[in-house]
Amino acid sequence: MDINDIKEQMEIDDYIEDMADLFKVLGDKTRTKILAVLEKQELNVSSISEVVGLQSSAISHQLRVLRQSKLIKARKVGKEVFYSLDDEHVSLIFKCALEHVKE
Amino acid sequence: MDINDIKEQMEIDDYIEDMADLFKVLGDKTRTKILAVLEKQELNVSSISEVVGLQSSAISHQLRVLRQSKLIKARKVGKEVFYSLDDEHVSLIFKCALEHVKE
DNA sequence: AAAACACTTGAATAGTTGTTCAAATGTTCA
DNA sequence: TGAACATTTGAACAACTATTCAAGTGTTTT
Repeated sequence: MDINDIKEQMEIDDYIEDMADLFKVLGDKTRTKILAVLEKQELNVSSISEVVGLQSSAISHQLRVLRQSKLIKARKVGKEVFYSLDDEHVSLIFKCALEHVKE
Repeated sequence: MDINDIKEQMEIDDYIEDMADLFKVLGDKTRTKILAVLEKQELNVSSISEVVGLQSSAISHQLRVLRQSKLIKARKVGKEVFYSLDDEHVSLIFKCALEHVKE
């Protein structure tokens, strides 16, 4: 095993709980759907609510979770709040996960 | 947006639920720990139990979940069962997740 | 055959979580 | 100001989940 692999492995140990927390956030159908549509475009709560098929209250609750995990960011315009991805890693993680589930 | 990006995006849509299921499996501290130690080496249930700090019954329950998700594989040797990673994507996903939580 | 060991399984339970409903906040427009 | 709209928030509830305990299976050893 290479010395850099070992260092990386140790880093993983330090962050295991944080990673589990991140995966917990991603491990919900509603939240995954939200991230998937936000990957395409910035959207306000009503639109997300419509696309996902849940009332805006439920969406708002989940957007809060995603925001707390720093996965999305908000931009307020008048009455509306537009959400978009706040992290390029989401796309990468999705890509890796996709490879696994496709098998 | 490039045509290949669009195709990939559509693929993600098809697999959103499967991906959420995968993340749900990864989104547990015990299971993440198990995967992290198995990334280093193949181990039997007792050893995993010792490293993770839970009784082997609990470990066995979680190993079953991981096996069902095709993330680990089992190899029986006498009384013991040795587990190891069954998917190279786990390492990749961990790497991406690590980048996010490190920020 | 029986004891010892490694692991698995099922039931029970305590804790967590996602959604809905109802009410509240804040913004725009008549 | 008041009505209409978008979003957020808190409480309540149903559904799910991780762990433990106890019992069971299967293998080795004496």
